[in-house]
Amino acid sequence: MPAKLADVARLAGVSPATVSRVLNGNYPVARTTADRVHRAVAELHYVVNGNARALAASSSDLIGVLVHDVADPFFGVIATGIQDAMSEGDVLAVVCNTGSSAERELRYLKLLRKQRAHAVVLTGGSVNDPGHRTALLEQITEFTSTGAHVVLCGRPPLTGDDDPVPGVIRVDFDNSEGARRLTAHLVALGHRDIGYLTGPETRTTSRLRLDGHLQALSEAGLSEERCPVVVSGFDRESGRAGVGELLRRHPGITAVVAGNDIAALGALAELRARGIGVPDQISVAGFDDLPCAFDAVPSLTTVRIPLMEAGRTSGLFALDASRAPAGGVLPIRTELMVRDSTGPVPR
Amino acid sequence: MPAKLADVARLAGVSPATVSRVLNGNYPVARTTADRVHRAVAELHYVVNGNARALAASSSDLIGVLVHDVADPFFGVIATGIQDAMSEGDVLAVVCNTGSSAERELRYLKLLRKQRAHAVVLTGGSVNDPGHRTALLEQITEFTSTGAHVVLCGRPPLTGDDDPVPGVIRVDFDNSEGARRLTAHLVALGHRDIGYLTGPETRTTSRLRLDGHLQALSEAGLSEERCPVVVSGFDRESGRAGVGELLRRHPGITAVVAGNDIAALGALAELRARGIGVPDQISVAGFDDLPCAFDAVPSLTTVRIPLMEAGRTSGLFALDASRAPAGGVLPIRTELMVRDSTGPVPR
DNA sequence: CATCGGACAGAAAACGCTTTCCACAGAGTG
DNA sequence: CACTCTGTGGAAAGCGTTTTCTGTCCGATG
Repeated sequence: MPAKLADVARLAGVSPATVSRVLNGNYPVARTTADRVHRAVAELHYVVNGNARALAASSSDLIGVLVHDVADPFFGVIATGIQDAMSEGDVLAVVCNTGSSAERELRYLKLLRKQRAHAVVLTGGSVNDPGHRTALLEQITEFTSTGAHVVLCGRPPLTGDDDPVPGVIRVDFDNSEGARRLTAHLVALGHRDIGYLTGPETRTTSRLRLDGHLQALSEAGLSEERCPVVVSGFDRESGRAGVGELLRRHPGITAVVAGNDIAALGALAELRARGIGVPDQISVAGFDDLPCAFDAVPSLTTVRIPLMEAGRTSGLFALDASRAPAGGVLPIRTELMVRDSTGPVPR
Repeated sequence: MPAKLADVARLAGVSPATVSRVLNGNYPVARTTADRVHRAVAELHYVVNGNARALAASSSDLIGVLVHDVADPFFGVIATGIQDAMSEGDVLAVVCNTGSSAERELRYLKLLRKQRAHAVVLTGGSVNDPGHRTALLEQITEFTSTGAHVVLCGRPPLTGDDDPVPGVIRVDFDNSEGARRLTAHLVALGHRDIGYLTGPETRTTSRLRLDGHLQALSEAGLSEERCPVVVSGFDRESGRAGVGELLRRHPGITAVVAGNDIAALGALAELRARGIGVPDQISVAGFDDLPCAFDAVPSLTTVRIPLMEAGRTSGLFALDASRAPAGGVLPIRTELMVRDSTGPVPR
């Protein structure tokens, strides 16, 4: 039903080839001819059929973006950055919600392969399961083998060892270093009894942040006894429950570090409910610096990851892999944001 | 480079037609033949070329979703609902960020038309500009004329009068009724001096909510003098500034209603900064019932819109328009959520 | 035994575009 | 003046599927 190239050609009195050339501007066409074509296009409301185009030119302008949860601002901000980069060209970014399910991740990857996506951006931590890892690597290899590029934004390397996979670009958040500095900040404030609420064990991000924390502890010569670690989650409820567990196991803690801001918010809520003053009695810190960290009461000390910017560069790499740095890895610096939820140890 | 249908056919020793039929299952194929084909598919890691398929079958499995801002949980939750519905079939939902820009909205619509999207879901309020309205209507007509369906999720009707546009389905949030009930709740608590922070004038949602508020005021016989309205915005900063403006213009107010939760959060922050107790001195209310409303301190009284569910049904309608109710409009009920940020008028 | 559906498989024509290969002017060039 | 470029435009061969339209082989039927 919609007008096709041939219709435009007929109306403009030229051949289909000429119309195509005018529209793509990759071949010299006389000014007057081009004008006639443009008029015909306007008159017929013609819009090129993307599928036919992709088929003929064997190139598509679809870019897939895989996120754990669109409703989570962490991913929302990254996605915004990516889409921002897309607005350069006539490119469609497909945001896919995996819900942290390995199975859905693979399904979407296949779907994107089916659409011959130009590139794929995988965001956030990976599901930490050996079986999934190989299946994922296989899908990704399938992608890169057709010339499509894969960008990992805030994702660990695909292979256990750090060797680069060809065609795969990484935009790397320095989770452990950020976590290390955060805990070091608490140590500097005099805290010696620091509880840690780590994220879900299935996510690699949790591990990296915990590692940074532990490193800071060992650098300060703090015993693990006085600094309990509780496996919690990245959601609010886990943070809430986790801080309760922490207090039960080690009532003397003076600081709580959560694996991310959302969990930290849960912890804040629980402490408030128990009438424990923050930061007078217990300091609290998070990670990510989501907008809500600033809005929290008291405002949350956290580690800022420039997510929007990371998303934007990831998008640019997806658009044009040649922009990627040599080595294929762009490190993203984190920044410690000291706010009101942390203070000197009470005495 | 990737395997194509013909490769599979050759390996399986059948014709391309047979492979297609096995894969689509819409034509009888002998069991043994089908098995051979499946084996060949697996061996070659074959994945159908979505573009070629869409071209030949003249049907695509792409569904466009237009949102104002992915990073805003309001839209994030709706998008999650939509994607949830998509997971039924092998369908890709393309989430596009308009940033509330009329121009980008049209650009995305055109891009989706180019991809011959199966359907489009427009979410959230509309940019309230007559010029844009006609341009939008034109794009949408172009869509529906090719058989694609358009779903409006939480969007006002396209035409000023309420008559249905063929091929357009609406999932309608009852903004004004929700706003009316919210203000009525404050009135019932004894408030007579109620300030209102309305959203951006360019968004239709702002207007609808304000209308509900004004209706409640008039039902209660409250004068507009004692109930000032300040044009603010849907973001935190606007809420913060707006409440300042409100207090300057009418220091006696005992309640503030914001156009949405985010603005209400900003208002809460400003009141806290000024040392004004909520709800002891001033009650505050929002709209939408985003997750953050529950987390606020004090927890925010607001109007709940079942966004996830609305997203899901919108998605189902996009997938299969025949599921839509007669008349093409599905009203979504809102619910008043009374929490800790509103209380009886101080005396 | 001739015939006739039914179940299955192949050949080939779309689908709407891009792009290589040619053709054909007219402008320079020797 | 014959000849080669240059700048334009057309013809036609794909791109990888789907889907009609034809068969062909069989068991069943009269």
